[in-house]
Amino acid sequence: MHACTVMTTSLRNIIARHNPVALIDSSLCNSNCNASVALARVRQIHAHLLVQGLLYDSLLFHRFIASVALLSANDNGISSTSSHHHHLLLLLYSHRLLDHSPHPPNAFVLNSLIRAHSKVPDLENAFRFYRRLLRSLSPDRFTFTFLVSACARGSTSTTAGAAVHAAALRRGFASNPHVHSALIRMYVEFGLPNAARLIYAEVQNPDIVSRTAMLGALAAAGEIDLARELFDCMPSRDPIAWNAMIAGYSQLGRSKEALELFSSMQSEGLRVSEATLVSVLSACAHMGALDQGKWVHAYMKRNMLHVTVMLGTALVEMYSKCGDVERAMDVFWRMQEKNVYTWSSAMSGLVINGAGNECLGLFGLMKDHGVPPNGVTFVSVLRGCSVAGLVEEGRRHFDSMRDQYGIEPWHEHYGCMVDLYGRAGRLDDAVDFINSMPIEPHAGAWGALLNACKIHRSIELGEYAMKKMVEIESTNDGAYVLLSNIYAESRMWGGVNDVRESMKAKGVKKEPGCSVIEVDGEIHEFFVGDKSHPRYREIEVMLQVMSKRLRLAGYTAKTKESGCSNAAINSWAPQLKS
DNA sequence: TTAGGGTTAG
Repeated sequence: MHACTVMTTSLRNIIARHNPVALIDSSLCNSNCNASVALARVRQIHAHLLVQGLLYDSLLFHRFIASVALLSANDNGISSTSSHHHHLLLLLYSHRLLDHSPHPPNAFVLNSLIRAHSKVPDLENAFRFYRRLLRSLSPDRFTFTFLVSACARGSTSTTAGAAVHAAALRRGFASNPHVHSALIRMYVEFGLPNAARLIYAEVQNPDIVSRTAMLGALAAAGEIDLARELFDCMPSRDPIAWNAMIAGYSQLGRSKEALELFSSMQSEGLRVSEATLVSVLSACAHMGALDQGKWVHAYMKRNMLHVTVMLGTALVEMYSKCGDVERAMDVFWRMQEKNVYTWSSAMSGLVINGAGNECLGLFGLMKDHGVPPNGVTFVSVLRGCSVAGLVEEGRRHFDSMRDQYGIEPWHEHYGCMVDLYGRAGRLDDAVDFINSMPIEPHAGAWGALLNACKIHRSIELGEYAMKKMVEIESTNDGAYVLLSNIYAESRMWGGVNDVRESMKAKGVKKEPGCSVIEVDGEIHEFFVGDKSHPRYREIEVMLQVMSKRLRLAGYTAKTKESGCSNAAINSWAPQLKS
């Protein structure tokens, strides 16, 4: 090890004597090392530059500062707490270099520092360097690109972003293509897609990047059909534009169109990137398209694509949502690197497939691996306890959220606790829990109680929960259906009628249920009462056969909301083919 | 010497 170090060091010295810039580049910028190794190299190079007297060269010094700052913006393995710590140390190092620099900073250095802080994001420091720049220099197109992206990533209020936008306008940089697209992105991030539209309209002939950013804005606003028009009119489309469109469909639940677009993308022979596959897998997960999902997985293997954390997580998600929890866990265990998303997806996959104890077991392992859980993880933990009927353990986990992990429980967690008590038949505890909540109970908490009342046939409490729920969310069709079912199960037909009347009076409509399956890559949708499928007659006959077989096997249908899962329907799908 | 758009979990 020693000999090796000595050799590389002397080699570097030789290079450095001739070209110190090459040393900085090759050791820092072009290397793929983690933050802690990078920090050690920074110290080495700093010492070297100092000893050689090279820091008197202002260009070189500035380049060194910029490299150190930008090194911290590389997100190589930033997943762990310790690497995050080293990234911060790199940033601090760049601050100190600037503070002790004998040369007045130029725009390049300050821009680089703003950029580095835009990635953390650390708005306070980004603006500190911006103000420093304003003192003696003029901000340029780079400054605004970085500052806008800092605001997009790190702003909780829109004020700072709007101020930067105003400054960019005043200085004539708002129509620079880079600043322009960053501004669109920023307003989308602020939840102001209409502001993004105004900015988009201000430029005569936007380039592909601004068009793609606008595509994202329209999808964010739910205007997916307008987005499609924009997409179709684009003079050229690169893989990122395709991804934006596919992701838009996927996020809005228009999975069928997402998959259709994916196949058009393929027929145009375009390169398929990780982002595309993640969106496609997410669309498959959403609609339970196991065959398509398997095809994507096979595609990845065929093309020897590396299963990154994101792709692996998307695969786990897809398999478990399609009901194939064995394959989901197989992918999970094979993954080299797992983050909190991966663990949470696997846990939720187990719990939605009824494996509460396994979900809790995985939670234990996750903690053993030193991955800190977050709020989403705890939703699965609490649901796991609910499924497994572990009331006290659930309570302990709930309390540990705040006490051990500093996570303030969300409405969802309170809802899970009500569900936990309610399912276990402890309706009084559920009510006490709601009454002792430090935040105003949301409709979901009362909904969980209502559901528990349905399971345990508690009519009076159910009526009360319903009343509370309607007070908060008067148009929640699910609540009416649940209460109606409570009455129906107790053969209180008058109550059923009352519910129907009050739904009519309040204008509440039951959304038609929809089921989607995929056979041989073709997507079939069925709405309640919908007879438009070309093979409707055959399907109806098959359903009768299936119900008969199920009854013979001892299955009795419960109530309407306990429908067949997509996975169960998919297992019958082959019979539809013939 | 520094840039912008798409991508995961309840």
